Formats: sequence, structure tokens, C-alpha cells
Amino acid sequence: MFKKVLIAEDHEHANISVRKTLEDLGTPQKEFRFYCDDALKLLQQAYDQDNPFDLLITDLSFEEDSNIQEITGGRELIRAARKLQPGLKVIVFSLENNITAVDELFDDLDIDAYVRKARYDAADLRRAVDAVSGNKKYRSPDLMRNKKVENAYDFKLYDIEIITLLCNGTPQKNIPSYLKENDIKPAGLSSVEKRLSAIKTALSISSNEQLIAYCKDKRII
Amino acid sequence: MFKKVLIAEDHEHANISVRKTLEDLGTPQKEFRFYCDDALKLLQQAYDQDNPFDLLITDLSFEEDSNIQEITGGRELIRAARKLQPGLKVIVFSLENNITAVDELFDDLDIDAYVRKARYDAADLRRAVDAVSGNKKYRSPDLMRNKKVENAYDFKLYDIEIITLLCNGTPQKNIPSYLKENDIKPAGLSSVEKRLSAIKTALSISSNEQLIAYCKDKRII
DNA sequence: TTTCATTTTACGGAATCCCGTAAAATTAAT
DNA sequence: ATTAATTTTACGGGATTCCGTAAAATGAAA
Repeated sequence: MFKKVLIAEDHEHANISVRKTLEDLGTPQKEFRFYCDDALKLLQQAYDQDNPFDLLITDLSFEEDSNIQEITGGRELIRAARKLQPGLKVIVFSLENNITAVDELFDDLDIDAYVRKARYDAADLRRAVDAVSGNKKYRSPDLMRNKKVENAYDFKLYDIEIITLLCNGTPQKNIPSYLKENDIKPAGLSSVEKRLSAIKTALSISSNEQLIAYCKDKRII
Repeated sequence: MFKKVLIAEDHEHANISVRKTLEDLGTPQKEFRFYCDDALKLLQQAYDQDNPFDLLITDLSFEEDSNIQEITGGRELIRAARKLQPGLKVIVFSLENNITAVDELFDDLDIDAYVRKARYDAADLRRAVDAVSGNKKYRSPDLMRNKKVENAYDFKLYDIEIITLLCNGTPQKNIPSYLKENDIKPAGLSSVEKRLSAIKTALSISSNEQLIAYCKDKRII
């Protein structure tokens, strides 16, 4: 079982109960941070002092507030943590229930477990910690693959990025420059146009306006 | 302070930590349920046995699962609970951060407090319980804004008609023919364009996409 | 009815979006 | 390393939207 665990989670309530779950599991040393930057700093310190963490449990999205952060989300935190300490085990604990997004976490960031914040998430987290401590991967049962039929189109992170920009009033022609700034891969205007067009075709949707309405209704955005 | 509190919250982790918060506050009797129907049943039983609850803390959205429920959400639960026990204090504890939606909770359901699940939500909940036990209303500080200032534009039926058409994928240039069919007054394309432009200017919105997002968020559509 | 004010529509040019095709770049395979 | 396949970008023309101006229609008042 794990000896030293770091929890990065901005919601105080979630933070409290994750700590309690770890207590029940008998983890001797638990640290928690409300901000990604603080979490990484702690990770670094522990590493420098030859007493590194052996597990990171992190949320994906951290709300921005007056305390401006270098690292603004769980994905970047994981990347930074792994760069520092490649062998670090990582469990993501988040509301995200988009299967594709979770797949991307396993594929791109090689996380060890994904626990969705949901009805039985405490028991779920316990199972995840167990599995990961045995060097196994774990993902919440309801994200195994079943709800695939739900969405006629499988929204990728890239799609959501673009649609979010539209929601913020960014004109289509300005999206490329934003994508380039954030190093998001296909950044050409053509690519954006094509992707939007593909989404709309797949969903039998005819205008951007209708697409936004759809995404809002389905809570995709 | 409260003697008997019922927590209705489907997320196990949230449930655990709300219980812990109440413990810290010294609430002697705490019950919790993961489903609305169970929560209402317990409320009813306690009432029938002349030992009613004096506070309900509930989430707004409960995830559907195989356990089919009569009552599917916090709003209905509150309505049913108040019908049974009109004086019951109610604190809503939810992720919802749409000011208009929260306003509606106070206006339509006359809830006593709204605590948003966010960074300092444990401390926030404590303050809410304190306030409500002193017969005061409470809402999370970041949702304090005055409700009147919110709607910078007063949506007319005509506006909603047009925006609804856009949401259904009608291209702008086809809107006039729909309006004519339904005998809606200014049906010219120019009028439609001007109206949309006026709305966007009033709300400092730059695109139709952003307008749709705004209307969906504010529950105007 | 005439006049005036307001609303609605028509029109036109510029900007943007849409969509197909081709070039360029990247990736994979041999 | 070369070739082939795929992805990404560039380009261009037609459609649509955007926005200002002017004409037409409507309504109110005298």
C-alpha cells in the first residue's frame, strides 16, 4: 500500500473526504493542496529531500480565482509531475464522464486510474487505490464503455476546445491564432472548418448556432 | 443549532464530508440518503413519528441509475418536503453556479441557503448552517451579485422566437418566411438582422454562437 | 386627407463563413 | 531512404451574414 500520497483538489469537501478514504486505507502520510502550483512545489520538495511521494490523486479542473496559477489544470499538473518523477502513480478523480476524454488520459498521460465523482465514488476510489498499489490500471465501472450509444458523436477534447471558443464569441477566423498560442495541434483555419463541418454532419445539425444549443443541452459544454 | 439533519446527496464523497462538517458543528442526529425517494420517505417517517427533521441539505441534480426514482431532482424533493413540512429549513448544496438558477431557488422554492460546491465549500457550508439556524438566509459569496443587474437586456417574445429558430438550425435568411407563416410582425430579413444586432450590442456579445450560449446558460431558451 | 414620425423593408458592399480541391507536411510502411 | 498514405494547410469561389443607408410602409395627429 502507499506510504505517501499527495491530493490535489480544489473543492474543500472533496478534499476532506478523499483524505478520510485514505485514512480508512491506512495511508500514513497524506498531504493535500488546493492549487496545482502548490501541489507541484510540494512534490518537488519531497523529491529533493529524497522522500518522494508515491501517489498523486488529482482533480482535472481547478477553478480560477484571484490566486493566479502557473499550472491551471490537472492534465498539466500530471505532465509536470511525471517529468519530475516518471514513476509516480497517478489517480485522476474528477467529474468528467466523457469516455473519450478519459481514454485520452490513459493514452496521452498514462495515468494509472480514473475515478469518476459519482454515487459510489468513495468505494470506487478505494478500489482504485488497491488496484494501483498492485501495479494495475483501474477505471470507474460506469466508464468502461457502456454509455457509448448516448452521444451520436464522440466529442474529442479538440472539439470541445473549438466549441468553447465559439461560445466565448471568438469568430471562427480567429480560432487558429488562439490554437497556435496554446499549442493545440491542427491549428489551420481549414482544419477548424472541417472539424466543425464533420461534427455537424454527424449530428445532422445545420448551423453553428444549433450546435451550440445542442452542446449546452447535452451538457457537453 | 440543528438537532436533526437530513442530507440528500448522491455523491458518496460529498455525502461523507457534509456529514463530517455537521459533526464538527455538533449536530447530534444526521441521516443521509443517496436517492431523493429515500430521503422523502425518511422525512415522512420522522414526521409521522413526531420526531421531524429540522434541516434538509440537498444537492440539485441526482444521477439516474438502475434504481428508478419517482423524484429525480433536488427541486422536486424540496417541493415535496415543504408540502409535508412547510417550516422545514432547506440548504441547497450544489455545483450550479448560474446566478439566475440560484435566484429561482430562492424565489420559487424559498430555500434558506445556497452553498456552491467550490474551493472553500466546507467553511461556506458551516456559515450557511449558522445563518439558517439564526433564521437568516445565506448564499455563497461568489453568487451574491444583485439579481436585477444581471439581465442587461429584456428579452421580448419576438426575440425568443428568433433565437429559438436559430437554435433549431434555421439559417438567418430563412427566418423571414417562418415569421410570415406565423404572422409574426416584423418579418423582413433586415428587421431580424437589426434585432439580433441590437440584442448582441446590449449584451456586449459578438456572435450568434455566443448569444445562444448566453441564452442557454440563463435559461432564456 | 395631409403631414410628420416611426417602423419596416430593400438594397449594396464588405467581411465572414462554407465547401471543395490541391498543395504541403507529417506519419507509416517497405 | 524512398514511397505511400494520411493529415494538415492553403487557396478560391459562391453563399451568407453584417451593417449602414435609403426607400417604402405604417400609424398618429391635425
